[in-house]
This record gives sequence, C-alpha cells and structure tokens, in this order.
Amino acid sequence: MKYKVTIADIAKELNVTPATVSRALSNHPAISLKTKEAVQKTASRLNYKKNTIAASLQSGKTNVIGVIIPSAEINFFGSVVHGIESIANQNGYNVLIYQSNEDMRHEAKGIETFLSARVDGILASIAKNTVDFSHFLEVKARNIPLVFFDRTNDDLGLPSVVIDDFKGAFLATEHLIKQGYKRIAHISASQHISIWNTRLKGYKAALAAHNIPFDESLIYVGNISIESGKEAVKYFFEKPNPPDAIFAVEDFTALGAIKELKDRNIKIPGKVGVIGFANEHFGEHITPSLSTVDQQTVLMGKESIKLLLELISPKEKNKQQNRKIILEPIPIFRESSMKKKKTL
Amino acid sequence: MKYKVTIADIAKELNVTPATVSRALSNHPAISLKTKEAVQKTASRLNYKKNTIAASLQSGKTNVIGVIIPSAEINFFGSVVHGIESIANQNGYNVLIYQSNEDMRHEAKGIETFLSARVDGILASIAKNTVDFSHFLEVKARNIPLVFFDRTNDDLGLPSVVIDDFKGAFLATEHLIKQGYKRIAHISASQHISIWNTRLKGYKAALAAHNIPFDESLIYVGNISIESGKEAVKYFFEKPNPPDAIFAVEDFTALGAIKELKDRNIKIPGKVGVIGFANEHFGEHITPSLSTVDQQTVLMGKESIKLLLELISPKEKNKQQNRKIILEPIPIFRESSMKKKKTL
DNA sequence: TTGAAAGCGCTAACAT
DNA sequence: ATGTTAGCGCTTTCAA
Repeated sequence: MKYKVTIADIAKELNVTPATVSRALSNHPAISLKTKEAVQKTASRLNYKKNTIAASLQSGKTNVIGVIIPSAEINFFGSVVHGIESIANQNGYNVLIYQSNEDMRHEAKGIETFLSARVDGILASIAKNTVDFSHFLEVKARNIPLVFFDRTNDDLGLPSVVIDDFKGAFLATEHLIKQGYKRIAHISASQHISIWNTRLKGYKAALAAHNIPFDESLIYVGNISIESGKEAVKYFFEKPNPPDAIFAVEDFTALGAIKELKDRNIKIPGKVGVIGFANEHFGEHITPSLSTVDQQTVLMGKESIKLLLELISPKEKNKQQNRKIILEPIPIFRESSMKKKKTL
Repeated sequence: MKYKVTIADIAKELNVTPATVSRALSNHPAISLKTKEAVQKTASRLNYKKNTIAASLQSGKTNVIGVIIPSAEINFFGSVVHGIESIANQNGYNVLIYQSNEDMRHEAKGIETFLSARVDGILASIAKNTVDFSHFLEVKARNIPLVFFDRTNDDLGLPSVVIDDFKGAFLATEHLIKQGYKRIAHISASQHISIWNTRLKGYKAALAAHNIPFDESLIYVGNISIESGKEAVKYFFEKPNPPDAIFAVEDFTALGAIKELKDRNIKIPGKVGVIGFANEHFGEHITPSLSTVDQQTVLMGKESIKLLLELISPKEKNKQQNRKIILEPIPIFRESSMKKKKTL
C-alpha cells in the first residue's frame, strides 16, 4: 500500500486529470456517473483519504471549531463540551479543545493557537482570573466568530450563551428566605466575570424584594474553590452575628462551606442552610445533599455551537453580532437548604 | 488592519523576499540579526499570525494529536484529557477531541476524520461495544502512531497505557478480607471489556490467596451505573445468606449499592463493607465516604501522550512498537470499608 | 546573507 | 463532460 495517496494517483490510474477526480469526489454535477463510480472505486481501492489540510489551505475553511475551557476536570465543562461536540460533528465540524487552566496567559496562548490554526470559529468560557481581555478583542477584530458560554464578559460586545444567572440567584436566595432563614450570606467571586456579578445582583434583588436590608459584611469574595468556601465560613463565623444561610456562587464553593460547617459542628440545614449553583454531579450524593441551580449544560453547549455556526455561515439576516442567548435556570432543592419539612 | 497578513506582506514592507521573512521568523542562522529584528517588528505591527495550515501542507506535520474518548461527560476521561493536554501543549501540540459516545460507528468515523485531518498521532480509549477493530488496524497500517489508554484491546499489537487492574482488584478485595469481611460479593460488568474482566480475575485471585472458595452466586453482572448497583444489592439481599461486603467494579456502581443499602437500613461499614474503583470525585464527599482504587487519571493521560510523542519522533532506539505501560493502582481506604477501627 | 522558484494537495475559474 | 492553469501561504533547495 502506498504511503500517501493523492488525487493525482487516482487520476493517473484512470487516465483522467486530478481536477476530474476532485470533482468526482465532491459529487460535482457535471461529472458522469461512470467516472464518479470509477473514481470512487479506485479511491477506496487505493485507500485514499482526502487531505483536509490541502483543502483548507485552498478554501480558507478548516471546519474546525476551537473551544477554550478553564479545565476539563470540571464536570460542568465536560458536559458542555459534550453538547458542543454532538452538534459540531453532525455539521461536519471538528472540535479542538484548549484548556486555560484558569490562567489568563494560557488562555491568550490558546487564542493565539486557534488563530494560527485558522479555526473557523471559537467558543470560550473565560478563566476565573482573567482581567485583560485583549486576546478576545483581537479575535473580534479579525472577524473570527466567537461565542462565549457561561463565563462571559458583557463589555466586549461579543455574543454569548448563558443561563439567566440573575433569575437563578434570585430564586436560590428567595428559596432560602422562604425556608425561614434570616441572615443570608453570599460567597461571590471575581467581578470581572459577568455571571458572578450577575448572581450577586440576583441575590441583592431577592433580599430587596423581601425587604431584607443588604449587609455588606455578609458578602465574601472567594475564587471558586472548595478552599474558598471554607475560608468564607471561617470569615463569617469568626465575627459576631454570623449568617444562618449561605448562597454560594457555585457548587465547589458550597461544598467547601459545608465541609467547614460540619467541622464546626454546625448543623445543616437546621442551623445554617446552604445552596450552591451549577448542579455538579457530586451535589446529589453528598450528605446533606446539596441544593443548587442547574445550568442546562448540554443544552448550553448545543446552543453555543448552533449560534456559532450561524455566525460562521449566516442562513438568514440574523447577523446581529452580539446576540445573547439566555437559558432557564432550574432550581434544585435538596437537603442542604430544607429547613422546613418537605411537604410532598 | 488588513484582513489576512502573510509573509508576502511583511516582505513587501521591508523590500525583501518571502523566503527571507520565512527564514527570519524561524530564526534561521543565515539571516542577519538586523533583518530578523526588522521582520519581527513588522510582523507584530501588522499583527501577523503564521498560517499553520500552509506550514502543515508543506511540512506534512500538523502538530495535532487526535484523542478519542467514549464520553466527555465521564469524569475519568475529562481527567485523562487534562493530563494529555498539559503535556501536549508543552510540546507545541494541539489536541483534537472526538467522542465516540460508546458507539463503534462513531468511533470509526472519528478515526476517519483524524486520518483526513492528518493528525500526527492518535490516542484512544475503546467504546464499550466495539467488536470490529479494523479502523484501528488501518491507522496501524498507515504507520500513524496510536496509543490506547485504559480501554485497550491487547490483540491488535498496539501500545497502551493502563493501570494494573488485576492488582487493583486484588488489593481491594484483600482489603475487605483483612477488615474481617467473610462473604464478599462482586458487582461486575460486561466481560467484553477487558478491564472489567481483569478486575473479576483479581477478585477471584484474592479470594483464592486467602483460601476463600469462590461462590458464583456472589457475582452480579451490571452495566456500570448507579442503577445497577442498586439492582445488585436487591439481588443479593433478596436471597438467603447475603454478602457482608461488596467490591464494585467502579464507583458509580458502588454508589448505587450504598444508596440501596442505606434505604434498607443496612449499616455501612458495620454490617456491610463497600469498595469501588476509579476514585470519582464524589466518593470523597458522600457519607460514608467511599473506599476505592485510584486510577491515576492525570498521570495516565500524561504517560499516554508521552509515549505517543516518543513514537512520533523517536529520541533513542526505543522503537518497540507495542509497549505497554502499566501504572500502579492506588487503593484509597475511606469509611465505607473500614470495619476495624482506623489505627493511626 | 538573500533571492528565485518549485511544490505540498487540493479547488475553481476558465477553457474546450 | 473533462482538461488546463493558477493559486491558497509557507518552506526549502539551489543559485547568486
């Protein structure tokens, strides 16, 4: 078997030109059925595989989508990627994954790589400590379609797919209020990322809606980790007048809070109620099981890639460049926040 | 700003030829420092990004590694991918992900795509229902380096990276024995996948090593899910003489078993001990915390990609084509199997 | 030290 | 219905 088979090899075998072979393979209408069949047969006999590199160079299209995620180890992103992949593959696109490792420099490097690789479009979820967004702006300047998912920055004028974080946070906080908790703390995170900022707003709005004054001392700004959940609890409980409920900006933080509360023998949900955000898999299985807000991960992935594909080849006149798709958050109330008895 | 900047643009600006620019950018020794600096400056001023597509076509190297995983939603694979990515990026390689969705046809399609994309090498974990391996053999025939990880087929004469499943299962089972459990059941899974089969063998060997007769009725063949863990417990406990310990083939199955045992008010680990396999994240946080066997996922990813890179550009004469790297399983004994008091 | 020119494999506009 | 030709952007051999 020959090492690298090209259309020229097929052409030679059949005494036609490479152009004819190319057209036959892409089912060009002008090529006779007879030729097409002959080409097909020889192609598979010789084990020909189209060199997409060459095709890309020629066409300027790679059919590759670059995806930047903070970490493949976070369930949430695996799940979103799952959604992305399924739609991408259905549409003949491949998915190139790049992990930023929650680091701005890696993230910029990923963008750089994608630009060099001439991906047709980019999906990205911003690293938690990114403060300089120029790499994303460069993508925009080059007119490469880019869609953010989940972790976006709304100041960049770029499209995004998120869930309604405001509503999710509002519902989570309101749920705690309805359960009878009075002093509700919030563990937040970097305000550069829109979703965390928005969740803070949702929290405040829920308090306001129930005539509970906002108390700055009940806000702890962490960094999305088990550790910072623990730190937050230490912070809250080493001051007078600690909270009786905690709304954590995401599940890992909530988990850390729960661990620290347990270490201090503070009963959950009896003494302190806890609710997280993201519906990570572990939440269902820990004790007490974690109340949270589901983010519709797979759907989020699918909507992101759909929007991106739309931007790559606009079907209609939906060219509006910074559309924002907002999915419904799904509150999930489990044990960790159920002060009142469940009435089923 | 110009839409697509090429080396020709830089060349024109500086009144040199594209060849010179190309050499300057790749730090060719023959080019004068002055020219190099000028080229660098103009390149960044014009916002030039090398077109790796064109470079690949020319060089025949894409610097892309294709990775086939059964699903991005399984923690284990996310974690392995994490390891793969880190080393790949360090070495200037990008990672293309393809999900087989546990389906043989998708898997073959993924291979096809990778061959067309001219990836420099492939990493794969086999879908659980794959029975025809010709797509992998084609990769081999084309001399494209391919390394299996975790789910391998040893008959293909291809290199792989796995953990020592036999040993892991042996140690897990022996641990239960040493804790004083007498009737140890095993929840297995499809025997077509060699790792499940190997774990069953490890279980049997541990029993034999401790002179415990093997009892067919203590084997339940499930399908890797919480549900099948529950089913297994139902099966065992609705018969006379139920087991007093359970070694589950992986953690989700173990979790299901624990849930069902709890529902039946059977004390863990007092009455029944449970150990799983894989060290999924949730195991650490549930109650009781789950004993398990860690599979060194990140290391597995790293070893896989290292072996692959070695095959792509052999440094020494380690060209042995089907090396098998076997990692140590790491037993993790937590609460769910600790009948005896911990002596620390 | 730099230039000229060919070619990687494919596609597409323009012939015939 | 098929052939001719040029070119995508880069690298590299050979020349100067």
